Amino acid sequence: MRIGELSRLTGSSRRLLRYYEEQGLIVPDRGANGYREYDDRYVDRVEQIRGLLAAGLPTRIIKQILPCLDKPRSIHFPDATPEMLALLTDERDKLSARIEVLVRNRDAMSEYLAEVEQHRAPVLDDGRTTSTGV
DNA sequence: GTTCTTACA
DNA sequence: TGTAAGGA
Repeated sequence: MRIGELSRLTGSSRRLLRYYEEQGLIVPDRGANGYREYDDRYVDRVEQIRGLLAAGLPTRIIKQILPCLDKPRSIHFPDATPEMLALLTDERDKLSARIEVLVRNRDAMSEYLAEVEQHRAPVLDDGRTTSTGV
């Protein structure tokens, strides 16, 4: 597929997809006309990149660890250097720390929401509570 | 009509 | 990142 379709499928702008390529995160093939040609697997790849970016990892780091997160994991074990393992361990721990903060805040929100609903959401006859759609 | 590169607000 | 220019 070309950049337009990948953009539609991933919800990422063409501009952003080209930027990811510029950062070395994705390396699409090129057709004779110079157009970028993407394999279907790039849909998941882009979503994974966005997930890592959203988790706070810089493109620089993502470029390094992305290969280790691929499906055919077997081919990555042979060249796993001590540096690579150290990097992955460090990033994983940072992720764990962020997850703890996220969980804490999510739970705080849930707690608050539960209390608010308890004070302003009348229960219907069938047991459901009135919904505000939020 | 879609994509490409370069560059600027 | 969006967008414009100038081509293919």
